[in-house]
Amino acid sequence: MPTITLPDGKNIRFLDKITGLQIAEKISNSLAKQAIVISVDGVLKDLDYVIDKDCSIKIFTSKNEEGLQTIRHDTAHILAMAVQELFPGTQVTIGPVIENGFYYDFARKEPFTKEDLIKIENKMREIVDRNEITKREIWDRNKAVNHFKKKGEIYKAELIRAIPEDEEVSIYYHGQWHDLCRGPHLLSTGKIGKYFKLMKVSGAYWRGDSKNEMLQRIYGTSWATQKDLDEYLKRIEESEKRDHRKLGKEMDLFHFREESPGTVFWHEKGWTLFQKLINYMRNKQNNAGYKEVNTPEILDRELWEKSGHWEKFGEHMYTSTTPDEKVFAIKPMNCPGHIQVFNQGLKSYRDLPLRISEFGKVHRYEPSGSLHGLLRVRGFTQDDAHIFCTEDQITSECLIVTNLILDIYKELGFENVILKYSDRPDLRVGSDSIWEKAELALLDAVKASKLEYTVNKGQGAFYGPKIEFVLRDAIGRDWQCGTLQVDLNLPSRLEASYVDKDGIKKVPVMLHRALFGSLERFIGILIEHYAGKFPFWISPLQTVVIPVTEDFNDYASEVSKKIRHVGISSIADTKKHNLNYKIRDHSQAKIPLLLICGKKEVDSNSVTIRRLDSNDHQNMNLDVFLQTFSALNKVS
RNA sequence: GCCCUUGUAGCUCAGCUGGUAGAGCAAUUGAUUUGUAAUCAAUAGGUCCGCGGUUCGAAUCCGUGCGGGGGCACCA
Repeated sequence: MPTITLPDGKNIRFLDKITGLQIAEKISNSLAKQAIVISVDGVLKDLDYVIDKDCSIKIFTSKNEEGLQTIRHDTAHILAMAVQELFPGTQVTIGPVIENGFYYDFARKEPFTKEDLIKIENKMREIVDRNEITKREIWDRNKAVNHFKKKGEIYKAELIRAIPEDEEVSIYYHGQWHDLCRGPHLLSTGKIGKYFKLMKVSGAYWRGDSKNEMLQRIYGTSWATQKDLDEYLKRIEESEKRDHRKLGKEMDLFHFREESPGTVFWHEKGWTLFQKLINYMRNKQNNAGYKEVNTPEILDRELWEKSGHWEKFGEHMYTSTTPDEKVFAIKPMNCPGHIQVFNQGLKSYRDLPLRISEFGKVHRYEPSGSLHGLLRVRGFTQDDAHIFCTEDQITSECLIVTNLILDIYKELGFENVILKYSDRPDLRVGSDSIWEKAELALLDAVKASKLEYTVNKGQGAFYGPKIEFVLRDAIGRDWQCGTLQVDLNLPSRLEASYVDKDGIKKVPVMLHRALFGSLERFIGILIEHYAGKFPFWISPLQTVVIPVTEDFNDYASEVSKKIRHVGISSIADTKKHNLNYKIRDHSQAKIPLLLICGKKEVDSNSVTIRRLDSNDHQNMNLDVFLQTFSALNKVS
């Protein structure tokens, strides 16, 4: 006689054992129809799970995250079922739910083609129509292993063997087809609806290990309604439109070429953007007490051996052998160079904290498959700085850095920032006691920032723990940009020291920090965030002056020149095209302001402003225009 | 690096089962002089990614290298 507690606190007493579905039926018909899965004392169960003792329950529908995830999980099963019906001999492995959908990994010699995906999707709809009944059974572990082995399902057998001894081995049936699975599942295949779509096939290593064989992964998406599915597909389309590689080409910002994969050829407009960001940052950093320096791009191998990079990072480093057989490395980081700057002259505790910054171009040999437009390159410019300080200054310096980062992100249009804190990795230099100290000081700063943060165990740099700054863009995607790392190892390896109050030489703590991280990458993110429509002050070409007819070419050129003189970029478009053509042309080039000049403007010494994506025309006296807009120009 | 996929004019793309290439836009020239998202016409433009093979004949088929794309792994 179980007493069931509902989410609202009400108790219902049943005379006999009962299932989730029966409870839903008792509550309302519509709930029974919509019910997908039930939690019993916080554990998700199938709707036909038999409840025979007191407990509290909650019934989920597709409107809940739990319900939607169950739908996706079921869709993954139906995918596996469809694949095995169409392609006998294909082995199934795992098929989890992921953000917006699911995937399933298969072992099969022949690759799945695009046409196969269509066939599979049709088969899946057929299986939904067949409405196969779901059944759950608990099997003996050895029986299960042998069963799947006999069927030729080597991977499944291995998965079962890996299940901890104290856990049950549950098998789910959908009709005749069955699979090892923790569940829960919907009561039949008809319940998932048909709001799914197979998205793509790709390779994926068995158990995520690159030493293992590669399986074929089919990605899919699955939703509660057709509307949700359509909206999701629309969202993907929208983000493709923002792709910085596409916009970079269209807007003539940069290009890549075969001779040097993973490095950027910046065009005039892209480079203007680049320089604007550097100037903006330089100004901010000067105000925050940084000293900008510049250090060599190529340094003797010995230095990198001493710093530990050669051993820990060597496979990602470019090297160069000179005619006299000396080996130099092209810097993958700026830190050793900055320590050498610090090492010039005797430093006192009074010099600390010493903040050395550099817009340093570094090269890292990234795996070919990881390259991705501006977002992952082999040659890039860091807005790098190293702060030499005492242990007592760590937390306060970290806070200054955090505030600087947040200020800059905000001005560039990113309001949402979270922190990721990472502690010691397996592969590292330095003693445990030193790590202990560094981790605690950095964590203090994280907590003091009052920002939301996550902890990533074992993800720190080889020389110290770190914080990463993650910002959220206009369409909700997260990007890791800034980083702040405590380093208690490198300074001593490269013999940095300062004279303390007591006259004794001590090793300073070094903080590594980058705000954008990589300028290249940050520009990629900016392009996607703004969909190429940059705010006026960042835009690489801010104004185009358009004469209504050729008669006004001279006036347009003159206006354009005056605009350039107040530090706003401008060209006059005196080409032989009509007004409409030019407006369309420059609107597509995403120029923030178009200035139209005709008889009216000449007579009144004015311009008519047309803003991007707006049909409003605003006439303004030229001098007023120059004054108003140069004031908006934070950097030129 | 691994799996799949892809590479044709400056750009976007067409070119079926092998018979040495085509469109739109851009460019150039000419006409048009236009008030807020494409005026009209003519002209020019190609090592069909590189190398090798099959074939009488390869943009097309096969092999290989390089690059791009989607993932996986990597991201100190």
